[in-house]
Amino acid sequence: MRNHILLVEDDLDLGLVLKQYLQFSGFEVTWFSNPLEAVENLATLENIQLAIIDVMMPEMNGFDLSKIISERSKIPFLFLTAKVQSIDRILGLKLGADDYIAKPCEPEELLLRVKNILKREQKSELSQSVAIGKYSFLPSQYQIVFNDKTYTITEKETELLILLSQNNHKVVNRKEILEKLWGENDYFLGRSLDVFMTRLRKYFKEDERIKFDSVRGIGFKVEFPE
Amino acid sequence: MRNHILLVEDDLDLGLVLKQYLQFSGFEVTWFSNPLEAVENLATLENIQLAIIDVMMPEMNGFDLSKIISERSKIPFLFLTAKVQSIDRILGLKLGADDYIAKPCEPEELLLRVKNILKREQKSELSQSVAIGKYSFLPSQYQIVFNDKTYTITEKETELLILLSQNNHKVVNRKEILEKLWGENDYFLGRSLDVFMTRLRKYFKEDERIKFDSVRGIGFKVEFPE
DNA sequence: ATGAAGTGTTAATGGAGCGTTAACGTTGTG
DNA sequence: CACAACGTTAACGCTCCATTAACACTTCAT
Repeated sequence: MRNHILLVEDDLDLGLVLKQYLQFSGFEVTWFSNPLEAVENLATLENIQLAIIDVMMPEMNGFDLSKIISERSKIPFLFLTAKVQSIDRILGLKLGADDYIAKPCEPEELLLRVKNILKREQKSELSQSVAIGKYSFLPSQYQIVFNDKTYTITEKETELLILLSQNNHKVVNRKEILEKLWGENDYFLGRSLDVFMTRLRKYFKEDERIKFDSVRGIGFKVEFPE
Repeated sequence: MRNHILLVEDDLDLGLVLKQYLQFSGFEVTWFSNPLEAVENLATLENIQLAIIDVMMPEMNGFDLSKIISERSKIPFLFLTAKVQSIDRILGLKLGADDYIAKPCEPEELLLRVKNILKREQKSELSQSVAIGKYSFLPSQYQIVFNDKTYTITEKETELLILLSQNNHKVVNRKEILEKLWGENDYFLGRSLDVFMTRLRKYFKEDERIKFDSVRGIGFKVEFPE
């Protein structure tokens, strides 16, 4: 999936160079030379992951544009500016820039900074979420998410799912599970484990590729697609 | 309190200029021209909040130094580099740079980028925590923290504390609280509100400046010190 | 000064949610 | 075929939470 970048730059030459360079580098780019047009078209733009905005534009300055965008969508901004004083002003603003670059700017440097920002954003989003097939598992939130459905799961369900997903494609011994999660191994706790396996199977029933297999007499093996 | 910056730069002229400029700008700066010395002295450095590191140094390159620092302390890095290829390499590294700047660099630009990084760091730390006198309140974690004591509080306690802290120094009407948090106003819910006020008073009893005052016949007014 | 209304505090109560256990069914192996 | 192992569903008992009860204290009006 290609990252989608919004570019708002009134210098047509620079705008074209940057757009083409970013596209060549693998990004999807929507470019407006007029910030008012950008505002008008905000509703139709999907999945913008970064906005590159020129600070000095006649119709509207880049700061005001970034505020309008911020009201709709929480995305990072990279400002293009010819004046160091503008950068100082950016820092004073509550919305804060994710980065800035002085004009005239080299496309190579812009690309590197774009990648840096996106990398930071991705790290922030994913750090608490584990993909299990078509689902997301958020251990610290005790949640499993499938499309727009969020299942809140219990502490024991969470612990068991963590242990199983850490041993994807591997058989985990029943005795081992019981001693790790329950502290001991007895008949009734084993039955309790079976109940929890049934529960987890139910949450994940909508993706057939996700399997919670029993290895009879031994334990369980999950098969979560990568 | 001044932010403390670690500077590792083998060019003595540049190192001196940057150190003095940053100190003049209000930072505390510890400068090493030799990365090996920096490593030796890591244990004695306290409260480093940002490391500015030159990539190309003869005794040890800046990437290796940043790895060593990372093992001890989770702080942001700003790399000084003369080669664009070095930056590409930074992006490929798992540790990731918080920023970088090309040499020869202007002290003004360095300062601005330093401020940007520190601002981002501060925002990240504080965004989920509200100071109430000597306490921290973490609404999303249902927690109140005082020194090393963490109180887990209930959902209702959390909602009430959010509402009161949003109206610090202002009287909030009982009827209004009840309708916002309970959806209706009746005698018994009012008694329930009184119970919750007692509970909150108990959590915050160790800071005398924090007050939960009654305005008889009207409602409550909290006085949380700034 | 007194009585009533309003609020503070502590503890009992009832309901919800959780993990455990029971009960019945299905599967696999000897 | 018989039995052990596991799957599934629901009942049970415990804990925790918000609500409610009970008593005490404070404030205000007469």
